Amino acid sequence: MGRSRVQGKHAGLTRDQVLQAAVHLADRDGAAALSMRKLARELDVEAMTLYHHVQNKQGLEDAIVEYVLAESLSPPPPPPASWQQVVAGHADELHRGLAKHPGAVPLFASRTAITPRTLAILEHLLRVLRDAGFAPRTALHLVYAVAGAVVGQHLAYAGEQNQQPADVADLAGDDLPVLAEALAGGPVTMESRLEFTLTALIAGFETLLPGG
Amino acid sequence: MGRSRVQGKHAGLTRDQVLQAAVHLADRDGAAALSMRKLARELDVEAMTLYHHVQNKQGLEDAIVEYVLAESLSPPPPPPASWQQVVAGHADELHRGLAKHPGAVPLFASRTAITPRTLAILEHLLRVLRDAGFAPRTALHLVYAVAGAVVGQHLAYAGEQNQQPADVADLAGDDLPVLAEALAGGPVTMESRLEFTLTALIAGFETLLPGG
DNA sequence: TGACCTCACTTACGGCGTAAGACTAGCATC
DNA sequence: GATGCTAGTCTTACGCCGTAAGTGAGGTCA
Repeated sequence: MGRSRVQGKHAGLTRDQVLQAAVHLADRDGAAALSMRKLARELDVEAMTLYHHVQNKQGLEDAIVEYVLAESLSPPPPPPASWQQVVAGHADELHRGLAKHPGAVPLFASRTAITPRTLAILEHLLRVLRDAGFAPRTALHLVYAVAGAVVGQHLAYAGEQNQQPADVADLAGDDLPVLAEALAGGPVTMESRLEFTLTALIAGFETLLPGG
Repeated sequence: MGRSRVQGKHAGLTRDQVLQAAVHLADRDGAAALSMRKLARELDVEAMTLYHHVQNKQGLEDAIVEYVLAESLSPPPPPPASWQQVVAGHADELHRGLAKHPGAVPLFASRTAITPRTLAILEHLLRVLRDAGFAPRTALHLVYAVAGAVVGQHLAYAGEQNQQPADVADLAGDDLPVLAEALAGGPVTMESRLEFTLTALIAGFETLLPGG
């Protein structure tokens, strides 16, 4: 009694509102700080209410991952393009989606989103790669490698942000001359790391092509 | 009162015992199931006692990561070898270490171990790569890419294990013919994925060499 | 002897996820 | 209108969690 809200019993909370608020909360405070109670408070509702829109907390986290992916990955291939461009474009979409919701990144570490939508996108990528000459299984490996690299770099970057800013460059000092030299040009950004990794991966894939 | 243990006040618990038990617990029940209280119970001790040997829970997790790395990574380069062999060997050590403690894998997602030991190993790798013709910064990118790939594949694999065994191969059916074909040869193992990724990465690095 | 240090224990607080169940509004049916 | 059903919400409660704060027993050394 005495809630500030309308207290009408059917407030008309929808699953979409719940998801949107959850993504927002994760973006703001990080995935680790996401709790059912806090999310409910945000929506001016009791915690247990959320369980009508979401199976449990893991279900909520799954839904966040799907939400972020759905927001980022575009299903159709617009113009004819080289497989390199298609793969790089896919990686870039994924990268941008994660960059948009950095708080949700840890959720990607422990789950694989298997939805009709993601499967359709996967199938499309596989088709492009097969048409380019890759065996289907090799193509699957390739897609996994690219997705893993993108998520992995984001994860690593997020982890570093949470760490003491004890500048590694200082530690490097005289004992670690090559490391010091490598860091001389300023800290390594995630973007540059990701770009390097993807460039190397794609170049490596080219050498694996039967005719290459 | 009335504990079953000796109840002598100084039981002689050491940090090493704590760490070993923590790694064991993580291996058995997974990192998510690791709690100060459970760990204390395992050691027949009260939870707060652990705080004499470890700063807090995050400190414990950091220590586990260091422990696993220290157990796995060998610092010296034994015989002269190609940079490709050195890099592949390093990746293999890391892979084996993670495979030995799968429960600890999630802890690697959110932190970068910066210890004198790991820095020394990093320096060594950078030196080998620089001597092979890579610019120091490129070499650093390269090491990050490899480490990220190994940890990423383990993470992805661990995530899949926790998921419904809804056989993707079944879902693939007729709508996703290329995916079905890719999965026809049985499920993709982590080993094969990792090997593929590393092969591609190293092949890609070769193309980035000034003289290559 | 007594001061001090180290290690372990006790108690307590505020959080968490969620099982079980009670209440209520709206709707379909008679 | 009365009845009963359903779905959305709230209440209560349980057993976890990390850890701050305080207590006290043994050992060490002046």
